[in-house]
Amino acid sequence: MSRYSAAEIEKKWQEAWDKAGIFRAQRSKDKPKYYVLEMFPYPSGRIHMGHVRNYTMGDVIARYKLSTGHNVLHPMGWDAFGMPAENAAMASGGHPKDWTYGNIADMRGQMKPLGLSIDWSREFATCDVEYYGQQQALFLDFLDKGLVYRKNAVVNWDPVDMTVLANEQVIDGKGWRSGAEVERRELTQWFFKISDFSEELLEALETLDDWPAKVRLMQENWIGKSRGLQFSFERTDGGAPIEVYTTRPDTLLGASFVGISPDHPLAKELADGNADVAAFRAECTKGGTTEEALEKAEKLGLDTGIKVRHPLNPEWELPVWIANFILMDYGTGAIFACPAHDQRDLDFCRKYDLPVNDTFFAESDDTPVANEAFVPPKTEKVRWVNHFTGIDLATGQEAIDATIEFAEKAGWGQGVTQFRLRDWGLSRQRYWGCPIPVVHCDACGVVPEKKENLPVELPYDEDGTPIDFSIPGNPLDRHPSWRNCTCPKCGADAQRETDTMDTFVDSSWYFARFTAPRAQTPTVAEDAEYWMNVDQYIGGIEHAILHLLYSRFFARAMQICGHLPKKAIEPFDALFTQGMVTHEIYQTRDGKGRPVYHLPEEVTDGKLADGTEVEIIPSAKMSKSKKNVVDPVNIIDAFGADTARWFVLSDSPPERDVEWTAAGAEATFKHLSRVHRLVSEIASDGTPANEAEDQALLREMHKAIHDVTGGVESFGFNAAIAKLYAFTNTLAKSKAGAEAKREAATVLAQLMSPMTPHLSEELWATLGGEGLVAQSAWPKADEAMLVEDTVTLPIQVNGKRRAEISVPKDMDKAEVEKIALTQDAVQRAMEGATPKKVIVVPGRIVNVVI
RNA sequence: GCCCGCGUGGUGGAAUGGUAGACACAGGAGACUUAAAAUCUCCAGGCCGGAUAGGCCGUGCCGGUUCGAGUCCGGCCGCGGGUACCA
Repeated sequence: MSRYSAAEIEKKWQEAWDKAGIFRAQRSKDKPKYYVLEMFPYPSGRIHMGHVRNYTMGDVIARYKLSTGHNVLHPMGWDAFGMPAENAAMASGGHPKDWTYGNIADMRGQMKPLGLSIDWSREFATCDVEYYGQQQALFLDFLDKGLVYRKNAVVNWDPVDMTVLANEQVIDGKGWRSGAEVERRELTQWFFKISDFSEELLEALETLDDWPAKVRLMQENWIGKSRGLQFSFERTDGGAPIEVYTTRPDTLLGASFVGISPDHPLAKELADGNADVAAFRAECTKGGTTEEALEKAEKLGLDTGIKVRHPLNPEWELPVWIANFILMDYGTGAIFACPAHDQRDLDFCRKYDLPVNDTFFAESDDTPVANEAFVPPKTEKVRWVNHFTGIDLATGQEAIDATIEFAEKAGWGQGVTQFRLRDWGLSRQRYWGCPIPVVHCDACGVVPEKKENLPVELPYDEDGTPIDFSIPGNPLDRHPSWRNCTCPKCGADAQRETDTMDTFVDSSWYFARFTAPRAQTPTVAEDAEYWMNVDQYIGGIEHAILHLLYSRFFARAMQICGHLPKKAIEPFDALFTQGMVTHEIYQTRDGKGRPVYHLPEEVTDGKLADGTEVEIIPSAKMSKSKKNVVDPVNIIDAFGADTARWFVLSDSPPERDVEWTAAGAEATFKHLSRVHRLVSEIASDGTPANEAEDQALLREMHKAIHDVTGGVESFGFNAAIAKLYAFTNTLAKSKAGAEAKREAATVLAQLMSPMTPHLSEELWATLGGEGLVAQSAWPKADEAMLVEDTVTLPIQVNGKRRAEISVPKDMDKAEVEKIALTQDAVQRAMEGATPKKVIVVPGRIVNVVI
């Protein structure tokens, strides 16, 4: 056999798989089904190492399941709507559609050589009109069931470009293109009623046993269930009472002022006749809409002059302030502030010289709060100054419960459960997305498009002229021939909704669509029933909250509308979150001081080709916008797909981030070449059998089966590969007879096949295996071969290793102890002392305590 | 700011609470070769030591639980992800 030529081998076996059609998924009752799915890619134009890592992991699972007798569904598609396509059109002309489909073709071309076991017949892109038309049908069904509604919400507004900006387009509070200070502005937008499902989405987290605990915890915190007290402050001027919600009613006696959001109805009302309030509200609209920006912004307040009465003491009057850190979206948009026990309130009160009233003290310290708030712990007893008994020892939780109970009995407040989770705003003022299928009619108002008129297709050009993306704003707004339509209800002249859907909508049901990708309805009952749920979902940890939560909501909403079976209420049975591939970021500045990024391949020794020094920003998630991406195609071209696949799985544990460095791929190639050579030699070997050597090799073989199987099943791909290295070394050095070696080599080919499918086919064929290794049955470890007769036990003295002994596996404790104590090194370490205790953990360790 | 992770040799990393550093990369020494490449063999956490004798130190920092902690708990520091319009 000639030397290892990846290019030749890979082409040959990919053709063989294609011809045999072994990755085509079809419903069948003969085998258990297995649906493995990796989060589909955004078609940026080039695949990167993160993709290779993600899809190789999925492929290992898919191929493993295939060889354990499963009917596997392993599809691939494209998350194809989104901003980058419009940005590209803005930057260099062209059309988002052409750019996107061009990128899909390029990326498919880069992915195919990886030899993934994908059923490409099911491929689709979310920007295919066949897909988004079905999404519009879903939207109409949701609307019908009351799962979608309209309300006002704030967006980032660029006052120069007169356009809405995504959070990513707001840099240091300024518009990315205009450089203008961004403002917050209200628009009427469409929302999904995900908050109706808060409780259920929270409770069902407990059923997701095969999800990472950290993801469940993040979702739990995101949904943010809290129990608190809702009550009203009476105004001294007789105006409408101010309703507040607090999770710490126990600190009510520490109240210092009542705060309302700048967007609170009262603040709006006051602004009408008061220039100061109006100016303050305007000041509060500065900056972007992200929670991070709001939380980190300087805390600003304005005294309205209004006073309210404390509910526990009507004589006690508190001022009402407007404060920029109070969100209208959470609770009632109004709070009472307790500076002594909340750091943010304390900072605010110190700044504006408002009183600080202590109402909790640590048990052994009654110093009043100075510059650091004392947050009463919920589970530890502290001294509580309260309205009922004066001073009491109570935990924070007891104090909260007692106050709620008191307020309810007295009738001035009630316990209320609140969620942090907000409804999902899906409106985007952009072109490249799924049009929201509704029409605005002067007579009928907002009217859903009729299903028979779907799809509402995006216009490609404007009466023959390609759409111009160089002007800021949504091109659909200035496209009269698309926008003008007739009302589906009354037939009068009307206008289409020009907002498109958030791209998260597209990715919230694609997993269901894969079960019947060409259907004339969103899903087909038999296919969804057969293939759902996704047995193993794999993707980046960066999707821990939004995408996964939205998908969980969609599964419920689709079920309500009859598009998914009941069992699919949680669509992903098992989730694995892979770490990200990170890389340093190389940055320079343009004339206006704005950052300009450079690809790693453009940078040598910290300098660009023209000698300009670049600023090196520490490793972060590879992203196209930061240009810190490495192209895997180079590795595939140089060494082949199997090398890229093996390399990307070895070394790093899959859940951890890996920093990409170029070195190392060549070493992987050398190893695979070595396996290739070794197997060729074994295939033509004629060494006679040797009982002891054969047994030793086969014993190692069964250990390898055991360890590699365990590794593949538990996403320990790096550990599985380490074992394969070790087993290869054992096989190479073995003096066993040819027959045993061939058996071991055949198993090696099988164990490697999920990672290096092409090479494994070649080895399998060389060794005379029948059919394809991809279709061979996964080897089983013989338990009896895994047990060792003797074990090596380390002997510790006071926890320090001093000696080791080799003893029969099941020697009794007393005997082990006796042998351990007679060891020279142990005697020396004991320095003549008598052991107080000897701990013998059978098969593990001996610890002598003196 | 808040929520969630992560931190182990020169490097990637291994280690059900039980011998820290498996496996590999880079490195060093050697064999083969006219030579190189390729391949093969051996060495390798740090410090003391001639040592493959023995000893001390060592898993970001400080403390705790335990016979025993990289692993569990508390508090810090650093880095990363998310933060609702990047996908």
